[in-house]
Amino acid sequence: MNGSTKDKLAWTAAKLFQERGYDGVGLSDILKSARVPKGSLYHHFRQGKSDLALAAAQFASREMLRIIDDAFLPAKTYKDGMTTLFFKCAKLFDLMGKWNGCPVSGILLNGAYNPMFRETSEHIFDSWIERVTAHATRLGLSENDAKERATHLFVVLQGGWDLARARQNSDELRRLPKLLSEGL
Amino acid sequence: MNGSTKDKLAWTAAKLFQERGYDGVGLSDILKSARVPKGSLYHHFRQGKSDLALAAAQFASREMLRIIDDAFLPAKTYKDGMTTLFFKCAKLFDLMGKWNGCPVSGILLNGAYNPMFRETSEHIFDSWIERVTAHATRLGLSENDAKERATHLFVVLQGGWDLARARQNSDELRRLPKLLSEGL
Amino acid sequence: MNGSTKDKLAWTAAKLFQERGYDGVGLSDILKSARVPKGSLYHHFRQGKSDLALAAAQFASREMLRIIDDAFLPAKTYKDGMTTLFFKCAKLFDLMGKWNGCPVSGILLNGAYNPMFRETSEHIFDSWIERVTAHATRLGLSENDAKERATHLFVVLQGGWDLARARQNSDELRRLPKLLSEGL
Amino acid sequence: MNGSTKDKLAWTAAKLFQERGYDGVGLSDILKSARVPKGSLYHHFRQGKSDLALAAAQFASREMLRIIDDAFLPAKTYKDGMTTLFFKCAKLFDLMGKWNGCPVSGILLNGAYNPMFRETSEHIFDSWIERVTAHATRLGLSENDAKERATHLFVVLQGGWDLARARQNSDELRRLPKLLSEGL
DNA sequence: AATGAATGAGTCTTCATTCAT
DNA sequence: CATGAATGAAGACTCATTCAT
Repeated sequence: MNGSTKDKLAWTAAKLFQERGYDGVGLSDILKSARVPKGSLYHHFRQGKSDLALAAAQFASREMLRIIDDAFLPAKTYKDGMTTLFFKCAKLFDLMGKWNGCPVSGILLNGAYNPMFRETSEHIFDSWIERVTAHATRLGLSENDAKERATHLFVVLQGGWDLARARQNSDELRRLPKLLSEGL
Repeated sequence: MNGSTKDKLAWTAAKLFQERGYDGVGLSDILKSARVPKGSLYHHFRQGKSDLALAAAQFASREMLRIIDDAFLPAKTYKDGMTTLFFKCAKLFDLMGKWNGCPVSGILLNGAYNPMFRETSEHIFDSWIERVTAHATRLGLSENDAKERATHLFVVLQGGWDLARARQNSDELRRLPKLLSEGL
Repeated sequence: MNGSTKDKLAWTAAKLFQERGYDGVGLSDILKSARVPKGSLYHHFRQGKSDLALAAAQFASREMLRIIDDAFLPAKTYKDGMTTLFFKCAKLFDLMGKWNGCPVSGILLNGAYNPMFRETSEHIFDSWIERVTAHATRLGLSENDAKERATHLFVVLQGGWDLARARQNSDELRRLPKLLSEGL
Repeated sequence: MNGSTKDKLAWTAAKLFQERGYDGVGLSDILKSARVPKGSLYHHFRQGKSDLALAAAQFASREMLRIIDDAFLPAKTYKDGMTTLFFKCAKLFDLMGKWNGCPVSGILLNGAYNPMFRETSEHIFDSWIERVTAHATRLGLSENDAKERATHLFVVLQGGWDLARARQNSDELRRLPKLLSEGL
């Protein structure tokens, strides 16, 4: 089936790009890892590697949106949802191998001086912030407050992930909700 | 002069790695940009690209430590120093080209599954956090508080830089001190 | 056609390795001589030069087995076959250029501290000795005698070729059958 | 002392060339193994690698002549001397590492399409054969017989060494005297 | 006499992509 | 749709040699 092959490629690419970055992964690595023959790629992604990278980033983004929802939907307060999100990410960090960074950064920012990559990363990051904003509003925060907190959450999650990666220790991520909710 | 060639290579490499990541930059790019002939590199960096990357990261780290000092030394309070630091980074972001990310992440985390890279990035990040901690202590914070705030500063700066990069807008960085000092 | 390109590479490589040894021949020499573009090689020989060398050695070995058969099949006695073989080799030496050595030695023994190379050369040499042994048996020698003579033939041919190469004179090879059949 | 450094280089080069051939050994390998600084080489061997190779071959040749003398001087008959020589070579083979081939072939024949190399190898091989011839004459053989046997000895030793190398087993060398003295 | 920095052509290999089937 | 062969530019790295000190 077509969709299956295409999805498998995007999913595999996302996983590998996350570990080693856009330029650190060769098409042959992806093909081998996905067990897809060489010639197939260009049927599904006509522009080749860049198309695949965009698809992989969208794939990872959908995953992230799902995680955000899973964290916030059952939450009674913003603080609860936010905390759960960090713990979920920490768990993900441990499961996925401690070399992994933010998939979108790894795919779209690191690697390739490509305007479309940058724009897409901006849209994706905004969609994450908007999703958190929506949950925050739903949980009672004012629109301005919600947006500010969502942005901050994004920033801290992103930076915390880097530190966790450098230290190979997801505890960094688990410590951040406390700081976020109490301020400095 | 020897030091000159070696330093020029490290400096050039740092600049390019910051823009396009470790794997995104070829040795030939660095050599061309530094106007150094091909064979010279391996005199100064016997292990080649990886050695050069470590030197480049150390180079960038010293620069960062200098910026931290420049921000905190004249400051009367921790809040002042922290705010200045973010503004300095925002200015740097504008000057250096908006494609630039954290040099150490770009060099040592993105790119190459290399244990020594990871360890070095950890040490470098720790040295930044320690330097900020020292300034915070000097400015009157308790040791525990100082360390916590320094870590948070690092995390927010790192994440903020990513967002700024995605948005191609350094204002993100300038907005963060307010959030940091007031809490959420 | 696939087989054509692959065979052309193996054949060309065998020829060049024979003249200048494994390490003395660059891939670019082979590619240029075979008029095959650079990227093609790794389709046919995924491990690159070492794979190509193994294929070239096997190629040369098949050629040698054919020469052995050509010499012994029409022979009435072992001595006749052996003598014909040395004369055929002398002729080959003259035809192929007097710089040529034993292809298998030049490819697999000289060059590269590679266990698989050594093992392959052993198997190949054994296959030559076995083939001569079979002919000798067929021509009436006892099994033990046949094997001993075949080994000696191999040794003398190998050493004689070296001397011929040093002297640039195939007569050395033509003198050896007399010595071999009469003893010392 | 000058001679010491020069000899050390020649000796080290001979050892390495014997294992991996002229083209298989880099100048840096030799320099590192001999613990001689890079710039020194061209004082002692003005033409660089080729000069060094010639010196290394002469060095190895003198060693071989010494071994021939050691084998034949105490011998009562040609057969005794010849047998001792093969056993000495077998022992040498075991001591030096089973990857080693004939030093002169490895240096001067394999490697470099160089007329002077070829000529030198011819002279060296001739000098070995002449030395054996002299011993044979001294031990009572006629001049013609002596020369023929010496040549045959050379050929069988050379070929036997190759087989021993392929099989990683010096017994091949120890079996040859019997074949040589009894004929086939 | 001795040295280590400098050099650029050379090494083998992998890259992303196109093409004919 | 699917495929594996073909492609040559680019990848990192090593080479033997020269030169100023």
